[in-house]
Amino acid sequence: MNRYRSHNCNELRKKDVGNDVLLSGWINKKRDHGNLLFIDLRDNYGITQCIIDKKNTQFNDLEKVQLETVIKINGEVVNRSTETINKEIDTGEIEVSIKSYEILGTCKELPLPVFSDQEYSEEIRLKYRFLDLRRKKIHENILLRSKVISFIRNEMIKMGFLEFQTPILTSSSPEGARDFLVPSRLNPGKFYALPQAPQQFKQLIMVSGFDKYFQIAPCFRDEDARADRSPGEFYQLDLEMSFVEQEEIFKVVEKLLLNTFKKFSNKKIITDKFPKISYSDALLKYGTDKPDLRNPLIINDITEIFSRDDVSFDIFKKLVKSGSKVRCIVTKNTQDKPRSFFDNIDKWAKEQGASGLAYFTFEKGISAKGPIGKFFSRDALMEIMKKTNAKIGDSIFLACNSKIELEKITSLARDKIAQDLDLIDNNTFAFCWIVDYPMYERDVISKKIKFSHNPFSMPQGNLNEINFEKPLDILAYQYDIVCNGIELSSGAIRNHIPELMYKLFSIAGYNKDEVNKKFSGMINALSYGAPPHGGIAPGIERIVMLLANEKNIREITMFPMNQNAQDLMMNAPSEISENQLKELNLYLNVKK
RNA sequence: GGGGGUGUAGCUCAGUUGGUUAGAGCGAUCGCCUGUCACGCGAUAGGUCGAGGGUUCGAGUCCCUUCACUCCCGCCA
Repeated sequence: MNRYRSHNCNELRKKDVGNDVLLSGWINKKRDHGNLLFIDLRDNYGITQCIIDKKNTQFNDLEKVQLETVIKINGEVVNRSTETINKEIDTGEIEVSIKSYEILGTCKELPLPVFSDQEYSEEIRLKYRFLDLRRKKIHENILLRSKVISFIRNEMIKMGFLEFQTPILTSSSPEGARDFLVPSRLNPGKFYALPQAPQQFKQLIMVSGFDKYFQIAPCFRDEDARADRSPGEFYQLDLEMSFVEQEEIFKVVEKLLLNTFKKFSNKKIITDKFPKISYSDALLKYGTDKPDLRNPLIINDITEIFSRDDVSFDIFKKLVKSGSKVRCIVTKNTQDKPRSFFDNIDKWAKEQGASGLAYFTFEKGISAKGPIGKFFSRDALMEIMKKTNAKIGDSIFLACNSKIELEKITSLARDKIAQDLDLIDNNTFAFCWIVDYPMYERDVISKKIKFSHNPFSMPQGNLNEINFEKPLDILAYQYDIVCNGIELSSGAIRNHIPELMYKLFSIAGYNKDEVNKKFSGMINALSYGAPPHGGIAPGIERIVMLLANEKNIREITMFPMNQNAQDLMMNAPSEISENQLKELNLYLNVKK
């Protein structure tokens, strides 16, 4: 028999009444009645109420033991009378009458209470993370994360994927995020980098003939934190497949995500087949490439209306003449909303740095009510209604600006208006694919052509017919998966043809030598018989956050760093000894 | 690198237009209480009001500087 426990703290039931048991755990809560003491004993599995009274010689000692002390209890399982049954806990029908106890681990005065629903400052939570992690909510989040990861691993194996590990110490990559660097003792002056993602390795695994790979892969990027982005490290479900087209990857990911979300959440999933939206459509209809499809509002372009003679809204007309566009959002059945509803949105838009949102409401007999209504003829209004699917009683919000500025403000306005009208169902998941990303874009500042996303992506179309003279028109087999407005991952069919890769890189301003040097491992491997292949890498934390309904990534991470990338519990990063520096051939030149 | 928010007891917070000795709940300590499950009741201890400087007869409160935490922008192929 185990020396510490015969049962865990969530195991005992009515059938155990009369038995002698051993329980070990933390003192979650004491209720001291002077001559009678209740102790809630807690472990990973649950809580069992234990009870002791004055007749027991150990009563006076146990009465004084601190919360969160780890104790072992020897006692008898006894029935609770009907009035004292606690339905909140699984063991609520019984309690353990303490015969003796023993302290296994003492506890100092607590810097933060464990038994409490209060919020605490991040600083204290992170410094005493081991205490914080005992608390119910976050303890359950971490358990959920563990279950989600093993479920995903299982599903992947069931689908015939092989799990491989790839190096943690690798080479610095020239593109993308800042690398974390590790000095090499054996190679003075040289550095390893921690992988930002196993991108090149997973492609090499395909070239090595393994066909289907996955890994719950740690990724390291030295970039600033956000609420949904840890500084430093995060995990991806990294996967790659050979001899596939985009659709087959979609199938695998849809199946995996549906199974995972159905298993771990009761929320409704809007469509089992994820809709596909082209990148350009997404920017037009939602103003962003990560639309929240729970939100029914759609953005329309009605620029043409403002070149009509029977529209006299001169501010917009003038702007349209000089190249601006007009986009709008129609809200259903809002004719009875008070003036303040519209004005608040206009005011809000101004606070966002836009020049405001013009608005009016379509009324019976086709007229427009609102400050700018008088500038539109009946015909013009009918045309707008046709273009936007608006009906009598609907309202319309309009903005006029450059394409980029319009996307920004209409995307924000879409969220804001939906919130104000309470149009978003928080009890659903809405997935979609964003497809047909452009291969290149023009850098806003330098005006140079650059890769818009992954330079290793395969361009679309017949490879002999691609017009390299018009690089901005080239689309890539590149895709994102989005859920409730959160980007879960991006992926692509990879370019496995070295000559094509040189060509694509040359458009972005890299010559052959540079490509050879920067991506030597990859480009070399692709020249020895590479299979067509592609993949994707959903973010594990993003998935768990959606399932746990948490906005902050630290709520689903065991030992996160703070915003300044410090681990307050382990004191990382820390200074190192002179000897260590010397061995690594490093000297410090820290600016104060 | 830039912008916003927060910082008062071990923890969570209140603190009025600048005005006496800075308060509450939880926790701690001590006492009372045999059916609680946020047990109850009474008492006690506990404060560099993040730090430094300034204005003022007088600063938790106003001003400046600075530090910490956090949210956002930049950044994250």
